[in-house]
Amino acid sequence: MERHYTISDLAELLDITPRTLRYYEEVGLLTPIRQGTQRLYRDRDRVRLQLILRGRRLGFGLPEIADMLDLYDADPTEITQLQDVLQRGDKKLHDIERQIRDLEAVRDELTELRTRIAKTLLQKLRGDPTE
Amino acid sequence: MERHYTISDLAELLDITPRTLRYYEEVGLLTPIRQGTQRLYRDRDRVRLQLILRGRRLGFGLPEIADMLDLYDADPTEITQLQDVLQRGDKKLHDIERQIRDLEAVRDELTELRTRIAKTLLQKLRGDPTE
DNA sequence: TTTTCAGTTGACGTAAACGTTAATAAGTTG
DNA sequence: CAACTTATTAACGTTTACGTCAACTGAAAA
Repeated sequence: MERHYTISDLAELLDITPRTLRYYEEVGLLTPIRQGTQRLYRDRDRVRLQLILRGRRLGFGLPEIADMLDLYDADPTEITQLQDVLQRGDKKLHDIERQIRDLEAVRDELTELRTRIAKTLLQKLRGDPTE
Repeated sequence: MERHYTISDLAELLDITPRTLRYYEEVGLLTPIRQGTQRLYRDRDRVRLQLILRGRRLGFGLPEIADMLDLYDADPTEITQLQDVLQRGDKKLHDIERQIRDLEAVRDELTELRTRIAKTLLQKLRGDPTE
């Protein structure tokens, strides 16, 4: 059975403000149904929203996030459209793989730094002669 | 021997504008030396700048990038300072590991999507009966 | 029925990260 | 030396992603 959320329900659940939800609708990222004048969010809206928020955490802009969501939504009939989605998906995939490598580099550098500092700290704590 | 760059040299080299370099100086991310009134960027400025740009590509804000660069620059004498750097570094490391996992999730989803679309495409091209 | 409460639509405000323009100075080239 | 060229500071403009506030609308509770 379908769960429904009011705007503040969903906002509270995912720790954002109602304003954010209205804005995402304004830019076409979400399309909740209306019950009279009020918005009603279904489960698929929540899932979509969670994808948006993950994208935001990763530093993507909203248009870029919209692009990626479009990749999923598109259920194209035309072969050329399929090929297009395939191409755009591959490009994004490429970007993301690069981003992962960059992040792994940062992680490794931080890890190395950590080891160095921990070593220095141990020497200090032991009362090393070189100090 | 030390390489020097004028502001437009460095901007061109890393495909940004001089304005960006002046701005990064304004917020304390870079500190080029002065030759009279003009800025001169040394190799360490370039390296630092490349770290900044990588951070930007990864979606970090400039203050956050400044924090991370501080971790490297800090060469603390006090034990408490060392412990502080260690703590902050660990926190960042944690964030980054989460970000890597998020990105890997996105990558996997895109990869799966790719396979599905490629399959559909092949069926269409073969002139599948279900169409 | 009268608050009251959550929700609605504008509309303007804001912070970050620069872009753009103006006015000026300092080398460098013909 | 005049004319460029490249640099400088200062200041205002711009976009993104909302925050904030005002005025209004239903629905529900007292």
